Amino acid sequence: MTLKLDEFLPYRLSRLNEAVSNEIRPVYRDMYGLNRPEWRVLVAIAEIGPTTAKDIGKHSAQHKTKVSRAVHALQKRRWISGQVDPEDRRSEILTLTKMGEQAYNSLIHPVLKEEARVMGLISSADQKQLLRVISKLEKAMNLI
Amino acid sequence: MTLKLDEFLPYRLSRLNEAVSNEIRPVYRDMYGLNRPEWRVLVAIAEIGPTTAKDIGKHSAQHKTKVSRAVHALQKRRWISGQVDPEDRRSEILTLTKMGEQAYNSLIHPVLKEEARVMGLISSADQKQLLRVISKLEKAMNLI
DNA sequence: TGTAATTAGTAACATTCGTAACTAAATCAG
DNA sequence: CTGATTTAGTTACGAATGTTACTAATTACA
Repeated sequence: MTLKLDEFLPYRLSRLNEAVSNEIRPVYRDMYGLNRPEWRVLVAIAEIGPTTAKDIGKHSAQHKTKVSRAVHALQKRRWISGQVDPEDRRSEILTLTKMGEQAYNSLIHPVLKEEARVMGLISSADQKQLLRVISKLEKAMNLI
Repeated sequence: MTLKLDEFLPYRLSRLNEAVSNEIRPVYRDMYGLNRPEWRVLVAIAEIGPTTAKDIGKHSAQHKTKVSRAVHALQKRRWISGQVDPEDRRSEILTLTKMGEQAYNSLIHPVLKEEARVMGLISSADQKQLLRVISKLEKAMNLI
């Protein structure tokens, strides 16, 4: 009796994630020395706009201490700036600075190119299906 | 200009993986105090049969140092045993012991139950599509 | 109200991790 | 063959991580 591994989603997901992530990481690491949490926080802010550490953590499914450290690292680079949230003075609303935007803009093209190369390994219909089903599962799990 | 995050696979994959893995982890952690690499090495051996650290690493997309440590931890528990590979004396062929099999068998039912609960959040057709497309991408990336 | 419980974020600590360097065995090139 | 290169696996070490405990602010509720 086994798990029937090829039908066992968690293992498959973990493996694919690791492999895909390994293709993308060199881009932001070699260009700016960013690590994965920093890159993901940068993406989250750029994507969802000014927001708090809490929401970044929820959006990117990263532990709050990971987010906290990544936010500090990005603030030290002056890529993001924070202003106390008047609605909840424990939080800061985090925003990309001009520098942060520039860095982000310089990153997305090579990153998207790498992603296109990987995704290009399967058909366009398969790509769409993959994203569609992931969306469904994420919605069902309250991630989005 | 942004990545159009909902179409950016690496981010989506990472998020979903983290979330799914968080649902499964309590099972093997609470039952036996296993960590993720140990659990994944155990699964890999149970699934593909007696094999070497190298192949476990390839199969589970885990770094060789991670595999090395997980293998040693499982050997210390006497869940796996190793015998020098006569074809390549740098490697050991790793096998589940009786104890390892028993532990594995006691784990798969609750693990599969958890997985079924998560996967049950989407339709059966969607589940199949998800696994099918992941397989395609993994094949194209030479993971399997 | 005011007190208790919860929540956002930080910090300290021990654990885990990946990089780089290493050993020993296998393979390659001439 | 034999020296050079590659490969499987381990180890040492610095960096990254999660757990736990903490502070300060917010919310729940009696």
